[in-house]
Amino acid sequence: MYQIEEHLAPLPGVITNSLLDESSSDNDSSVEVMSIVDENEYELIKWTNYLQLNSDSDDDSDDNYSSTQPALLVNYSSSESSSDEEELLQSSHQAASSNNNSIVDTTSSSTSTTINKRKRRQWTVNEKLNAIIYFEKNNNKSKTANDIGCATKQLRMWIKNKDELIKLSSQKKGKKRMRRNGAGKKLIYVDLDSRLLTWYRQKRTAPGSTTTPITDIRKEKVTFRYLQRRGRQISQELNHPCPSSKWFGRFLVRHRLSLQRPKRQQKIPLDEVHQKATSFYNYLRRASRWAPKRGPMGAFTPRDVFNMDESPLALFGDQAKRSINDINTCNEVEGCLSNKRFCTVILTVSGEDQRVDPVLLFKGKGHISPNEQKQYANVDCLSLNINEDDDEEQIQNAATLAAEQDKIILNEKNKQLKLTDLWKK
DNA sequence: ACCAACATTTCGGCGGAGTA
DNA sequence: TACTCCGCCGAAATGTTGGT
Repeated sequence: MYQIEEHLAPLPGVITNSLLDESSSDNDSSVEVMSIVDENEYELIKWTNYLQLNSDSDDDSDDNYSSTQPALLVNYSSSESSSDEEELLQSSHQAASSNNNSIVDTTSSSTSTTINKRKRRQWTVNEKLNAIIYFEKNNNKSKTANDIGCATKQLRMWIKNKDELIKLSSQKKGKKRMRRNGAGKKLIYVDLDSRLLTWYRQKRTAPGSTTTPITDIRKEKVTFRYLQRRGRQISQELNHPCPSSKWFGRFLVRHRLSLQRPKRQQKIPLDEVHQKATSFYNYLRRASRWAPKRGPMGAFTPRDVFNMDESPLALFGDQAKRSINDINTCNEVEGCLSNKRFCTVILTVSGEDQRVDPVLLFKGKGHISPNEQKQYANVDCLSLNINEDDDEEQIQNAATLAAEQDKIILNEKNKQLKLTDLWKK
C-alpha cells in the first residue's frame, strides 16, 4: 500500500486520525515517487482537497479508484454514445482539481527554490483512452493534459499508441491494464518457439484463417506428448537442450492454446451410409435371383461366405484423448491422420477355410508411391474396386474369374507340395 | 499453482529547446 | 507566452525461467 497522503500527517489543525483512516483506503495505483516538500510549507497544501479525494473510498477496489480519478468516469467503450462533451468537461474539471492536489506546489513565498514535482501515478488503459477522447474534443494537448492531470508527453504517447490501447481495452482485463504488451524478459528459445508454432499450424489451421482455402484446413489431433516430441526434434536440430515440460505448457499459454477434448468429425455422413446400405441390399437381391441352381444357399456356396474383418494399422503412437487447440474455438479433430499414409488391414477367411491374403487399404486414390511399394513389399497389396452398379452379367463374370483364380491357386499349391516332397526326399 | 529471481520494456516526470 | 517535441532517468509492469 502506497501512502500518498503521508505528508499530510503533520498538517496543523487537522485531525490526523481521520486522515490516516482515509488514507488507509488509498488505491494501489497512485504511487508517490517523490515528495519534495519543505516542512515549513505544508500549510500551502490544499489539504481539504485531499479529504475530498478520499472521502468516498473505503476499499482498494478499482471501481473506487476510478471514483477518485475522474478521468475514469467516462467509459471508453460506451463514451461515443452515452457521454457528451459536457460530461467529459465536467469529469475533466474534477480531474483538474484532483490533479492540482497531486501536484505539490512548493512555490514558496519565503524560500527561493521552486519545486513542482508531480506525484507519480499509473494510468490504466481506460483512463488513457478517456484522455484521448477529451483531447479529440478540444484538440489541445496542453489543456487536455492540464485538465486530465497528466503530462503532455504522456498524452502524446497515449495518442500515438491509441490503436494499441483500444485493442488492449477490448481484451479481457485490458481496461485495467497499466501498460502495453511487449515488456518482460525475452524468450530464450525463440527459434524453437516459432518453428514449433509453425509446425502446429501445419497440423491445425488457425481458426478464422482467411488465407487458407477451405480444402486445406487441417484439424489433425496434436497431443501434448506429440508437441513435446516435435519440440525435442527441433531442439536437436537447433543444437540446444530441450526445454522442460513446463516450457511447453507455457508455450500453449503464450499462443493462447490449450488441451481440449476433441470433437470428432463423422467419417461418413448418415445419408451417405444409408445410400451405401441400400445399394448393398439391392446387390444381394439381384444376386439371389441370378443363381438359385447353385445349391440350398441360393446364389451362394460355402466358398462364397466370407468372414472379413478390418483393423487400422496403428502408425501413430500417441493415443491421448485430448488435443491441443486454440482457446475459445471448436476442437474439431479428423477421424484419421490426414497427412500420414494411414492404412487399414483386412483379413478374410471363407466358409471352406480358404484364407485370402491380407489386404492393405490406403487412404487416397490411385496407386501407392514407389517408396511405399518398397516399404510394404513384404505384403501383397490388392486393390478392391466395387462398383455399386454391378449387373448380373458382371456378377457372373466375377464368379467365373474367381473360379479361374481358385484353379490357379490350387495348381500352385499342388506344385508347392510336389516341390516340398522333392526337398524332403 | 505458487513463488522468487531475473531480464526487459514501458511509462511517468522533468528539463530544455524550438516555433508560432 | 503558449504550445509542442525530444531526451534522460528511474520506477515498475510485464514476462520468462526454474524451483517447490
